[in-house]
Amino acid sequence: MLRVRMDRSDMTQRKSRADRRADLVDAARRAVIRHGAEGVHLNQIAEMAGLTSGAVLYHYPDLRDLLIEAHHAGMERFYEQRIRKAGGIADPAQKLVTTIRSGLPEGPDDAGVRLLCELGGAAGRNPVYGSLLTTLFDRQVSMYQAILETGAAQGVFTLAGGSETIGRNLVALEDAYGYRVIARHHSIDAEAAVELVLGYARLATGHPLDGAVPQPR
Amino acid sequence: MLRVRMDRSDMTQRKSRADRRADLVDAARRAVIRHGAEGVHLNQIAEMAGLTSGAVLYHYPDLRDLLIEAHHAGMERFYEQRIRKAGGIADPAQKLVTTIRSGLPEGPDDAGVRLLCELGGAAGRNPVYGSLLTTLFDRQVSMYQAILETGAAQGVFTLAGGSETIGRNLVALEDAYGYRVIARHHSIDAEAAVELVLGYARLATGHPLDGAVPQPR
DNA sequence: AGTATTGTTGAATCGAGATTCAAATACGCG
DNA sequence: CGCGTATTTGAATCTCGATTCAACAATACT
Repeated sequence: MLRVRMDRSDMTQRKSRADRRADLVDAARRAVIRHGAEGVHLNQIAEMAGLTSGAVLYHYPDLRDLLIEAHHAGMERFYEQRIRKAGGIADPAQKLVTTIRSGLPEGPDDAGVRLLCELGGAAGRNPVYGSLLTTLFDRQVSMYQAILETGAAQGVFTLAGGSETIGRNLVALEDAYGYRVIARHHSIDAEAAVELVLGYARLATGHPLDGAVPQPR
Repeated sequence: MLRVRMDRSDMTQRKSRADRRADLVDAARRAVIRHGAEGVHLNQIAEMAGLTSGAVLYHYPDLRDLLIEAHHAGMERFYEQRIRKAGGIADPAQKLVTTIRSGLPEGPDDAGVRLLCELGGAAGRNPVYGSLLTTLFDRQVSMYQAILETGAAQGVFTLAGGSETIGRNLVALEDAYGYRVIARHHSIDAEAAVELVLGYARLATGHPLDGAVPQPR
C-alpha cells in the first residue's frame, strides 16, 4: 500500500523503551486522576501520552501492570514531596506544621491527593492496591513518629500518648480530610482541614504550633 | 415462535413497580459492594436481583439513577443503624463508645463501610456522590455533637475544644480507619481501629470511657 | 552507506456489555 | 372468565473499547 511520509511535526518523538515507559506511567497517573482508578480507558492513557493505543500495548501488554506502576509512582511522588518540603526544617514544631500541610490537598483538584482517594475504594477489592496504600500509611506514620519523638526528646512536645498512636491519628485525619476537600465539602476547604489537623496536633503534643508558619510554598 | 410455559419455580416472582424498584436498589447496593462503584455492570445488578438486564432497564432506563439511589440507600441504612444502636443509651460515655463502634467496620468485609469507601474516590469527580458523602459526614458530626454536648452539660465530659471540631475529628478518624480495615491493614484491624478512635475520644472528652462496654451486638 | 532492531501507526477484528424490542406471561379488574 | 395493562424474557442488534498485526519510520549498529 502506498504511504506518504509521516508528518510528525505535531507529535511526540519516538523514544527509547525506558523513556517511553516512564512517560506512560506518568500519562496513566494523570488519566487515572481524571477518569478514576477503574473507569480509566486505554485510549485515554494513550491520548495523555500523545500516542495511539497500539503503542501503549506495545510497552505494556497488560494494562494492569501499567496502572499498578502508575499508582506506585504517584504514591512515591506524594511521599517524596512531603519529605522534601519538611526536609530542611530543624525546629520540630515548624517541621510538624509543614508536614501536616504537605499531607493535605491544596484544593479540590490537587493531583497527588486525588490519586490516593481513587485508590481507597479499589483497595478493598484489589490486594495490590491495598498493600500499596498500607505501605504508604505506615511510612507516613513513621515519618510523624520521628518528628514527634525528636520534639519530645528536646522537651518542646509533651506527648499525650505513644508516638505511634499519635502518628497514626495524624495520618488518619489527613486522609479523611483529604477526602472531604476533594469532595468539595462546603465548610471544610483546604485551610479548614489544615486547622482541624493542627488542632489535634496541638492537643497531642501540648505545643501551640503557632510559630510563624513557614512559606507554604 | 413457539414458546413453552415458563418455569418460574426457581425465579423471583413478578412484583409491583414499587417493590421491584426497592429490590433493584438493594441488588445494586450489593453489586456495587462486590464490584466497585464504577466497575459494576448492568448484568451483575440483574443477576443480584434474579432478573435479566432488560427488566432492570425497564425500571431504570438510566443506570446512573439506580446507582445513585443505591448509594443513597446504603448511606441511609448505615446512618440509621448507628442511631438505632446508640438509641436507648442514656449515659453519654457509654453512648459515645457505642457510637464509635458503630461507625467502624466489623471486619474487612463489612458491607456498610465498604460501600462508603467505594464512594470516596468517585466523589471527587461526581458531584452527586460528593454531596451524598458530604451530607452523611455532616449528619454524623451533628450526631456526635449532641452526645458531646449532653455529656459536657452533665459534667461527665470536659471537652478539649468545640463540639463541632471534636465531632469532625471523630468522624474523620472513623472514616480513615474504616479504609484501613477494609484494605486489610496488617496491624490495624477492627478492634485496633476502635481503640485508636477511643484514644482520641478520651483525650477530647477527658473521660476514661472504660465503663463496662455494652454488648457490641 | 546498508542492514537490523525498535518503536509507532492505523486499520481490521474481536468481544463484552448496553440497548432494543417483539413475544410471552402474570396480574388487576370489569 | 376474558380483556387490558404491567412486567419480564431472550434474542437480535448496537456500541465502544481492547486487541492484533502488517506496514512503515526512526534509530542503532557495523
